[in-house]
Amino acid sequence: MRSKGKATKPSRMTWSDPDPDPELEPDTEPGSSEQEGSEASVRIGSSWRGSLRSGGRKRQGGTGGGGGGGGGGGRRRRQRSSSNKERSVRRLESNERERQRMHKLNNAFQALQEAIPHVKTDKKLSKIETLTLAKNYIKSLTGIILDMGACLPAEGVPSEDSAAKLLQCYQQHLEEEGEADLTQYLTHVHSLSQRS
DNA sequence: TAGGCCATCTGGTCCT
DNA sequence: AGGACCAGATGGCCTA
Repeated sequence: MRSKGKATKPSRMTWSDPDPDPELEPDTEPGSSEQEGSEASVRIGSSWRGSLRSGGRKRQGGTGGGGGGGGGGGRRRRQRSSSNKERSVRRLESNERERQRMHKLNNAFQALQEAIPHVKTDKKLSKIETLTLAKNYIKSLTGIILDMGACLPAEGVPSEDSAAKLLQCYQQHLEEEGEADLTQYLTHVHSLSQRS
């Protein structure tokens, strides 16, 4: 069980709340406490974090599991030729880029959530819920498309004519099958709304 | 208060 | 070489 430390960092931003001040805690100096070849011990907020080595990366030439903690043994640090100040500046720039990257990722999650029916309005979905819901929605739509396979144009670029035919097919599908294909998806949506 | 979720920092690795 | 990507760590907020 990890501890839930005290409040030291500024209150966090949300997706829609663009970072007003990228300044970081002035006395943190990322990397400045790190001696060449020594164990890293950096200060984050008010707490000290010893030995970042163990937590490091796992991917070693491929996706998934791979190395695990094993790689930590003889891992070499990248040669550092720049000064502490230069490293600190690069770290801050890197942090900013990472923040922007995560904001873009969050925007994509937001867009995905808005693309899924029935979840726009009330409650904000968590990321895992968004992904799961999207998966189920895609599956249900796939089911519908497969059922309508006979109606789909065999080949070629879809024309206005084929689009109209597709719509007609879909309406016919709804008449015959109802929304059975969406049942699983809707059930999932319902269960989520029940929880909140 | 525990637990879930999130934002952010960080350093290693991959890619261009 | 530098940026992108990734995952671990940590702390804050919120809710049951």
